[in-house]
Amino acid sequence: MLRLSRMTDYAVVALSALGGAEAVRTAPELAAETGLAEPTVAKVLKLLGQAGLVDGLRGARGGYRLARPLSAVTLAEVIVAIEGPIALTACVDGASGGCDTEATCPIRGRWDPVNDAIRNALSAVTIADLAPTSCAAAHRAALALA
Amino acid sequence: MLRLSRMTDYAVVALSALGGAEAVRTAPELAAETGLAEPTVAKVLKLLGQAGLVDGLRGARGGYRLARPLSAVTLAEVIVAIEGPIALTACVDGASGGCDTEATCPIRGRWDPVNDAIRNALSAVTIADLAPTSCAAAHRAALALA
DNA sequence: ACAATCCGGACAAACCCGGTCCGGATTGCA
DNA sequence: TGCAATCCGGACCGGGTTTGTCCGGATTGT
Ligand code: SF4
Ligand code: SF4
Repeated sequence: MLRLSRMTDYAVVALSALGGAEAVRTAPELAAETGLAEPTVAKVLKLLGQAGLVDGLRGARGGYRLARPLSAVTLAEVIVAIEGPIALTACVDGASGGCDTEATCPIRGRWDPVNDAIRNALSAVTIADLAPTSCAAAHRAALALA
Repeated sequence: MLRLSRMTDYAVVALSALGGAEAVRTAPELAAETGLAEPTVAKVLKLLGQAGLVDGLRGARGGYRLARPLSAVTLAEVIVAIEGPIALTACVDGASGGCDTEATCPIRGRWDPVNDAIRNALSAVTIADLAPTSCAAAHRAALALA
């Protein structure tokens, strides 16, 4: 179905929730706010931290904080952070060994332009484009808690 | 990794092999030509036939034949034929029920523009663009671009 | 009648993903 | 200094999807 991983989806909603306020938020806080399970959102934030998209502050009163504004982080970055490099097939970017018919395959290497097109399309959209406006999110959160 | 199914990949190489000659080819023939296992390529051709991308001719001296020239079948069509509808997440096109957090999700429905962008990118490339250019295909492409 | 070929579905194995959990390191606070 | 809060890194397992194979039946040319 050309579906992206569910974790990637969660990462986007977590980021958008984090982008609502500039404050430091803890993982359980974000989990409650987004309605996702706590261990899951923790795992996602962990991955995001490794990729440098968010800063993890340890210790008491710690939490997570955006490393960059949402308008400066592209969807492609999030996908790479969670799922790994964007590669439609096993033979893009000159990779070899992932396909056992690559010796006789007539279209080996011809996926690269398509792959780059997808990459570009994904790099053109930022998380800010997907996230709702901050005040709307705050309002929704307030309603959910009420 | 945003990777498309391996079957889809096989479908493209099978189609490109079929496009080399206008003749009718049997499944074992194509299997030998592409280096893929015979039951696999048979399955792929079966799917392709259901989608109307190739014509299956039964009986002795039967085989498969292209329903359209390769320059008229888009990559998006092949993906849909093998993997099903292109949907990055569970909530595109107003679908509901596939995601258990869609009630509180702040970005529900906001994936649609991205999804459409991918769809368009995939619809812009034809199998003739990926298949090795037999001189006839190259000529046709040159005429189309002129 | 016979052989060749596609058609539809069933099937098990392999693989990947999703979700959970734990122990350790680090920091703020009393 | 002791304690509690919090992130960090990894292991773990169950379930679902994908992959690859197979078989019996339908269809058609010879
Ligand atoms: S070598 Fe051919 S079969 Fe293998 S991944 Fe590349 S295009 Fe697909
Ligand atoms: S409703 Fe939200 S969490 Fe569910 S698939 Fe859509 S964007 Fe992802």
